[in-house]
Amino acid sequence: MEDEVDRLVAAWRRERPDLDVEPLEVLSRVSRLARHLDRARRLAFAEHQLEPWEFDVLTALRRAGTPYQLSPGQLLTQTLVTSGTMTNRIDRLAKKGLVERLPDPSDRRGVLVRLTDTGRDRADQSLAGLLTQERAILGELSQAQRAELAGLLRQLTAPFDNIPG
Amino acid sequence: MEDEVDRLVAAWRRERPDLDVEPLEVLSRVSRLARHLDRARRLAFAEHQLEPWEFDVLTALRRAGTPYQLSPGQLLTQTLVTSGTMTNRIDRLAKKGLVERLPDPSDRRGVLVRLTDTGRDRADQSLAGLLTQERAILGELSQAQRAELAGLLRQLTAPFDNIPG
DNA sequence: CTCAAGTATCTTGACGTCGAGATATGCGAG
DNA sequence: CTCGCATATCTCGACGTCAAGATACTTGAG
Repeated sequence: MEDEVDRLVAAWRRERPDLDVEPLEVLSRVSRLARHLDRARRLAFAEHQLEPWEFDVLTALRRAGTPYQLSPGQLLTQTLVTSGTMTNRIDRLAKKGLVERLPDPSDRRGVLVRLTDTGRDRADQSLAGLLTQERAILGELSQAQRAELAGLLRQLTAPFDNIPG
Repeated sequence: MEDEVDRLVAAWRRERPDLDVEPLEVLSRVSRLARHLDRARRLAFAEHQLEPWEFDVLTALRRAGTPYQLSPGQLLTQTLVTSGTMTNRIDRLAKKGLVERLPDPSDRRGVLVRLTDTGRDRADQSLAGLLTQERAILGELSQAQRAELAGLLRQLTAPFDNIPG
């Protein structure tokens, strides 16, 4: 089956036959698919009265395990947002009673963000919903294909995640 | 090499051994990679005094071929933004002299957005820059792997692009 | 012809993000 | 000890996006 990127690449080959646009076959699909996923996630989370950004923060804390707390800095690297954004997110989540801010006992510059019981429940519920939806999207692929795809993507993400880029 | 998603998945398996989180191996990588790509693109375009959103609109028009014009509606489907956003983008690009708005001769509700000569040059220059950068990112993969990856991604994007989703 | 439903675009206000700078604390060389 | 640089977080203003609704035109059934 054809997709928008096939059409996009064909158009470039017609308009700029002098250029090799093959990189777009991979990277434009990544960007467009991410955009579609954002929309789908927004719908899935709406059932749990959560925004995608709230999910990202709550689940990062949930994954940390008991006592479900991380510094704002640790949350930054996991969610790929800037520090001003994270301050804002923590403020709003705290106002909703899903997280609380505690002073870091070992560094007086620092703060720890801790999941409340309510926040933990929300994280658990919405994760289950997300997985259900993602399985539907991946239904197109066999188990072997999913593993193949994950491996190829890892080769692209690893440099970003490891080198301080 | 390990990436952030490997760590994320390992954490979920520890915290929620009851859930099958395998879908995240693919889709979390897609979302995170897209985020890294956004940042990289922003840097690449800065050399041409262009924002990523400006590139998206200008190149959609450039790909259309002579006379480089499309309706706002056609631009929506290519760029995955809402109509209010596109109106705003066209306003700003017109103010910079990169596009111009013309009445649609065949439908008085409609408008055609046309690339100016300056806009066309900018689109061509920045596309070359983008491709150079994308080739560097894809350097991790062999030609065969890139083709494999593109094919797998197409299977995921095609349903979104074809069914009116 | 007429009118209702459909379509294309624009308007508006709320919202989340970014980037640069501010503040406060930690740490190592001398 | 102390000075200067590094680090952790927060503040603030500008900006881009979204969703919902408004406006203007088109189309087809009757």
